[in-house]
Amino acid sequence: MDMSFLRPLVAVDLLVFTILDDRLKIVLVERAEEPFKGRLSLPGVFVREGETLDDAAQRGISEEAGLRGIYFEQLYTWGEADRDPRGRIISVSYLSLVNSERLALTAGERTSGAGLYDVEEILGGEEALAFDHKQIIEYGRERIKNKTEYTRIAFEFLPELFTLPQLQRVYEILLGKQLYKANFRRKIAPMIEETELKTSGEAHRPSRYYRQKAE
Amino acid sequence: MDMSFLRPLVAVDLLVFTILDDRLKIVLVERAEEPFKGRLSLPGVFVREGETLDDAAQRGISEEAGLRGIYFEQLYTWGEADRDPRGRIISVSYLSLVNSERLALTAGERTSGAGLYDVEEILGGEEALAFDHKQIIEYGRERIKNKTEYTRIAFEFLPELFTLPQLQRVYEILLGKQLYKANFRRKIAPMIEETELKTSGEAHRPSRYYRQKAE
DNA sequence: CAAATAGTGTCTTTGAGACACTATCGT
DNA sequence: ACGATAGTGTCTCAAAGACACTATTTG
Repeated sequence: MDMSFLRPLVAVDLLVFTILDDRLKIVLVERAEEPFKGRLSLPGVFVREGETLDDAAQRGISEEAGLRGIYFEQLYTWGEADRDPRGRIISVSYLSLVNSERLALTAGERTSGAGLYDVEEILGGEEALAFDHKQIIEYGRERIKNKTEYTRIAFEFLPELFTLPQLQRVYEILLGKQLYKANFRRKIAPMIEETELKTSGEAHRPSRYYRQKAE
Repeated sequence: MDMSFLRPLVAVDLLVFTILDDRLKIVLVERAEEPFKGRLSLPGVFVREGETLDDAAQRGISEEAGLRGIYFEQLYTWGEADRDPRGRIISVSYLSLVNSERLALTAGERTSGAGLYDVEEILGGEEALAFDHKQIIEYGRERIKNKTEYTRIAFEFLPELFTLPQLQRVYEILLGKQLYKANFRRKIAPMIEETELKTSGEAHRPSRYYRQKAE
């Protein structure tokens, strides 16, 4: 086969988003090696022989966050020739959304100094990220905003049982705007299912727990 | 670098859609070589050294359809291990939408027996396509339907000047359902701009030509 | 009962859907 | 005048937006 054809390494870069302290956060790692040593970057793995892209993404999420059974979807494939100084590397990015409670559980055994970073600060800030990762995060942030409007991805950020004030906060963070309580509840009513449980112990009216209803 | 990492060939597969005779069509080629010799497949090219994915897609569209300056966007990246019997090949698919008048111009100088095929027939029919290309076409068809609802991609299928009955037919084909004339016109009103031109010579009331208005 | 948050009722505005009507061409 | 397609007016109904109100807990 003609040797002028590209035979690149294929990386899977992971955008693991979560919500913590009422802010959208993303998992980033500090690069331990050149290129871009010391800079923040998306966690990623190289695709192995015999491994599908989805497999590699799954493996990456397990390695970095110690998690299984999490929402993820392919985002976009980045193939600029100069995006990695080591040579041609194609990056297939994956979007993953997790409940921060589950993520926190495994934060102790984190390998490469993975940490949660505030997405708006990263995007608005001056600090340069490794490779084209800032652009990729921007793209992922946009996708989340869009999909929040016409899918149920917001639920991925919450545990199985949640209150409506919690759910509304998630929507507000993802959409970047305030919502009216009554309108919000009308809109999500078909997606949720009441439970008998309520919060307690707080100095105000308790709120009911719900779970997601089958579509 | 560890040799267990994948170094695949990277193909760019093109979904060139157009509308002809009030039907959604796609450009397919008959494979001249094994594997899948004789079967229909998406036109595609291998990505070359020093070429970006978008470059390769652009080159593929030029080669197959002889066209420049056409709408295209990356669709999805397919990386199943067994999708190509020759070995690991990653396929980055691109969606492209063209006005059939422009496509017809270059159909004479077509190289590899490229032809237009009815999308619904291909998807509904029994005939097997090469590789996983039927699945890819299905995915592209879905994307078009979705984007028709919240973007202006429908305009890509028409020349610069068009009548509203033409535009409505395009929408109906893409969405797969009939639309009410008055409602349709209200909805697209902000996207279009009147011209002074009208159709003529037909045995009924002439219709006005419009052009797309800047967003 | 006061502070705080949860939860509901309802008026208004906007847009989608359905349908009937009028307008203008060629023959 | 008629057939054919272009184009408009308007009623209805559902959803989005805005806002005011009631409810239930702890201290």
